[in-house]
Amino acid sequence: MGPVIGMTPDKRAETPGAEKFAGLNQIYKMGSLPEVGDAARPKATLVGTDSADDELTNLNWLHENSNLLTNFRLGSEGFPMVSPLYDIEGDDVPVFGPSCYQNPEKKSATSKPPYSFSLLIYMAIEHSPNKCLPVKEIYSWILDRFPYFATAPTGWKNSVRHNLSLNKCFQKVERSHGKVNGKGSLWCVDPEYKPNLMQALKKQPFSSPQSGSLSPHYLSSVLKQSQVQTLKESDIDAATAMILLNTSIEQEILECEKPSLQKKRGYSSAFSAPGAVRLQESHPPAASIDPKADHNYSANSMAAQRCASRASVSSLSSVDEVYEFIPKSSHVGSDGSEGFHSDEDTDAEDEDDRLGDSGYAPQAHEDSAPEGQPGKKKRKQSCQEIDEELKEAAGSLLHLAGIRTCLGSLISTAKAQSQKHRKK
DNA sequence: GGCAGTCTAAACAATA
DNA sequence: GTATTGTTTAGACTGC
Repeated sequence: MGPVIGMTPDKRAETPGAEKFAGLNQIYKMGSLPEVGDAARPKATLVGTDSADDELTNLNWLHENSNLLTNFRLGSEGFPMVSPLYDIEGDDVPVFGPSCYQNPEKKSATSKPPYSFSLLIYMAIEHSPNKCLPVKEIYSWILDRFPYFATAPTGWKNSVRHNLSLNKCFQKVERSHGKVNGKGSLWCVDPEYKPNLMQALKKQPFSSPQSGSLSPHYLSSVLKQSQVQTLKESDIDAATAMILLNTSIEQEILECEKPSLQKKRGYSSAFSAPGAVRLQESHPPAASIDPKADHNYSANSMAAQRCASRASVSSLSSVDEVYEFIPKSSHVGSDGSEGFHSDEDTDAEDEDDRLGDSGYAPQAHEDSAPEGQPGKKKRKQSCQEIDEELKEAAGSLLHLAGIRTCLGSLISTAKAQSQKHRKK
């Protein structure tokens, strides 16, 4: 993903320092994503530092807290609940505690978040229980996490809608039947594009040189805490694959069949293949034919990445401990229904189990339900098998990555420290 | 300078 | 009629 920050003159006017702290503050807020009360939010000590860029890649804390994996938890919706905050310069040990989400930085109210709108939307959607949000809720989430927008011109909402419409990462799902167009649609993240979005999240605050923001975003922190901070892309993909496994295979299949999504899929035919088959495809889905014309917003390469991730993952053997990374919902319900139980949208109540727990099932899918029961069962079973296989495989991959990262981080840490000493 | 990615603004249509 | 939502287009900016 390309540059995001510092687009407009007023943005440029925002001092990097302010952005830095604002970004950190946003991380506070990001850390609250699992929607816990403020009192329950952990505190973290933050030390603003100009050399934090180096520090951000410093994994001293990693070997000092060798059991970080235990801190890598997943929220109820399967999203990691790791505190994104850590003491950048302090004792190198990630700080976990309920206070790290308090003391919000006032600067965040005036500093633009170091995230593109697509990422903001992505985060908002991902942290919703249903992995689906109406535009209004997306507004609310962004407003809640980034007070900047409370005082920003209302154009940002237009930008949000613009992103939702144009960005293929986002899929519109009708809340209920008959509402083909108009208000109240739900927006989801296309599972195919999650890796790309996550990579964008990973890259943006850290590697975006123009941003001047040193704030580690929450996913990056998650990756750090799961010992993949300094990983190469393949390692990130492994972690990504793990998180992606939260998204049910079956759900993906169902989503792939949503007629409401066909518009965008027709726009980019990358997802037209059935999910179960797609997982086994060795060649990446075709990206947008005309990337320039389709306003893909940086999603061109990720489908391939995801396929690559899954392809590599599925060729591995299983390691049990990796299950620690998988949310319990994945363990319990391998039907992958996690995240689609609506707790806020009454419309979903109308669409009960026939939706396969997926909440907002498309009409076409429902139409095929009656005679599709046996097939559905069969498909469900195969989904479960694939799901299990993927979980195991991803576990192996993460396990390997973890070992490699440990070694790598120790080396890099030693290097960093020696360089520090030299400078002194 | 071209390109890609992103943001912003505006206009318009559809819907609640 | 108004507000909201969704789509589309155009222009601008920034970094590579």
